[in-house]
Amino acid sequence: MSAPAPLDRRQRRRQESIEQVLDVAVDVMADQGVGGLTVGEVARRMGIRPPSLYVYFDSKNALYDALFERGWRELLEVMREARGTGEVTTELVVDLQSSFVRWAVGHPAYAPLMFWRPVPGFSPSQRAYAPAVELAALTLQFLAECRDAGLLAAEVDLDLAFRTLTVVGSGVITQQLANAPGEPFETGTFTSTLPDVVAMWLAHHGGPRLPSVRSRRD
Amino acid sequence: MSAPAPLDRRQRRRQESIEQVLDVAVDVMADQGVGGLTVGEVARRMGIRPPSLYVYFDSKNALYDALFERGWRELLEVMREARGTGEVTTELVVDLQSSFVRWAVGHPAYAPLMFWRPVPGFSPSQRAYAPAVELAALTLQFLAECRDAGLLAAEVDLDLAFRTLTVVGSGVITQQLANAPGEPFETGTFTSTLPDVVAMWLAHHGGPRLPSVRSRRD
DNA sequence: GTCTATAATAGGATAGAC
DNA sequence: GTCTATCCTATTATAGAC
Repeated sequence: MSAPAPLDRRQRRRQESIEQVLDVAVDVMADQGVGGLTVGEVARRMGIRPPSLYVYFDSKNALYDALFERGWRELLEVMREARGTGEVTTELVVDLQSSFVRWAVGHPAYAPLMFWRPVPGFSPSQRAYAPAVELAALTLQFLAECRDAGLLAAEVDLDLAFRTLTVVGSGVITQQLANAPGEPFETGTFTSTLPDVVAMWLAHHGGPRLPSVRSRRD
Repeated sequence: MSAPAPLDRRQRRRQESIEQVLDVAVDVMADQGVGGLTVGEVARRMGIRPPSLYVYFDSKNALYDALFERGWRELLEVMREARGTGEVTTELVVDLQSSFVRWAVGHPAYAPLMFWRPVPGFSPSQRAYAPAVELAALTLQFLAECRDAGLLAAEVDLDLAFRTLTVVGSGVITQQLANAPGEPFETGTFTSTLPDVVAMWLAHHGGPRLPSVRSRRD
């Protein structure tokens, strides 16, 4: 529409401002809970007036939407790195699920917004959902690789395996955040069950005679 | 202190009024979400003014507290009935976990308050927690019976088994309520994985050579 | 882009009459 | 126990000056 160079600079500055707002909003959620986020508090911490925030976000729910998207995008990136490019192994499955849960319990400001539905009027837009959908697709693809590598049974129901995997993951996250929120990942009352729940998942969907974690007894 | 008879009647009437308020509050939460509960809306639906509610509840959080306690008390009762007095069997384990999850997804107004932490300033009182603690004790006792009956391994870590059981239960509930809230229990995307997750739990904590659900293959 | 000012509303909670 | 009246605070959001 007009000269591109200055527009780009403006847009970059604008994007930086938006990121600043999101940073502060995360701080507020960490202190007051996801439902305790208010435009006024964000503005107060930034040293500006509430109306100024409406330059960047049309509404409070648009702010939640951006936070939802940002959280999933960060988690997606973490999971990409954790996946790496190596061969699939049992240890990698445990590592990936651990990375997932570790990020979630380590980000109690994001996690409730991403995994629960704590905000009455808010539901994420398709755009905000995109990284979550992408992570789901990556995970499903990973599960297929697990099957091809013999880690999962040849006749495994990949969709079912995916759902049960998300069930145990969100179960650990939910129990830890709801019942023992202060505890670190390494020593959490519920995060410490991760080796067991992943082992039981692997044993259930795995090949018929693969040795399970507790198969060697007395 | 004074004449017992009229006081009892007054207290009974008061208790009835309190239950009425709770009924309406549950309706509001069902419509607006747990975080969408407001004193004004409850009063409006009851045809009274907000100040009148403060006769029964000192604060909004006291209302949440009563709702939290009521939810766990109802669930505790459901679980008692589901347990019955019969012998422990694999089928009973599945039935009990199904009852638990069925109640939760069937009461989306209560469940987020009970299993998540959606309300910023609120944390349940010891009194409100009591039925949840009692259900936990009952469950732990049930798991011991399962061990004694040979359903679980003799050397099973009961506390670990309890935590993994709650993990898979809250996982199913959370995934179902957060991602597919409208679906009924019987055909839910995530509730339908219950037979699998209970089977994997049983296989993991069960005796070494007990036949698992999918051990008979081709 | 940020401000002042203000709307318009709603929130929880209390005092005191009836 | 319920009401009216009110408080105080906070909310999201908009209009218009700078």
